[in-house]
Amino acid sequence: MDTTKRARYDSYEAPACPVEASLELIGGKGKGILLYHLLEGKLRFNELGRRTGGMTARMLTKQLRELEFVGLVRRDVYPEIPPKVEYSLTAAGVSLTPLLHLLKEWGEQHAIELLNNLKTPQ
Amino acid sequence: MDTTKRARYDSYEAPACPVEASLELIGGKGKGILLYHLLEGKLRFNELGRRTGGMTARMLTKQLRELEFVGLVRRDVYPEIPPKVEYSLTAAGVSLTPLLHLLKEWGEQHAIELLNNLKTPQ
DNA sequence: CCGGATCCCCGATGATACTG
DNA sequence: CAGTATCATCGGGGATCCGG
Repeated sequence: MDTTKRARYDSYEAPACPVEASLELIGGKGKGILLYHLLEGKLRFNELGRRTGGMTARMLTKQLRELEFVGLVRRDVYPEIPPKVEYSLTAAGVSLTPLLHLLKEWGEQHAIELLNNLKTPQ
Repeated sequence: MDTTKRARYDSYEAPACPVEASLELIGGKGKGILLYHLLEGKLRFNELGRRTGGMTARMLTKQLRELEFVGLVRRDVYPEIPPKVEYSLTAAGVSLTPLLHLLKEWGEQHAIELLNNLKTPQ
């Protein structure tokens, strides 16, 4: 069974608000970086791991499986020794391009600063 | 103390990736809808509650406090009987306008459909 | 009207070890 | 290389009741 993929979407009610629906799909932990790096093209599992720094293999697998399950990411397995698995964006995933760029831009211009100022409040 | 506001930001390490930083700020449960409705202008607590449907008062308070704490939302209290509290966007909050509209657009065009197709897979 | 305080459960996540 | 299995933890979030 593919309960691993479904996991967090079992007995799940889609939000009526489109803004929430979008955030539901791309807002998971680490999904932002993963999608952003996949804009470059196909990437292998460990390569994605390297680019996301502190993500454990377990989390990496989980987030990628969820992205695959909702239809934003494609997973291609090459039955070789050693194994080779490539991840890439589906058409729906590619349609995220402007959104991901805007998220990056706003992050650079506002988010990073807002988060850093939390340490020295008032 | 304002530990209530800080809560989820205590012992918190800001993400290096700007995309993740943005999602960290606006990706919380219900934050998307809240920010989106606040684009219209000042709104009172119960009015926000009505617009967000299934959100409990507790969650509403929590999310609004976090948005206030990071500097995206301003909270104005009018010491009256009965109490009156108005929420509005700060300058940083207003700077989210294009991002929120894009999130809504992508949600309408892709996210809603992707989420609905999860019920009838394969 | 706008919350605060408490109790409590369960899923999300980390650490670690193992495998085809 | 690309994961899986298992254990343990921890905090998010619902339910409920209380207060100015």
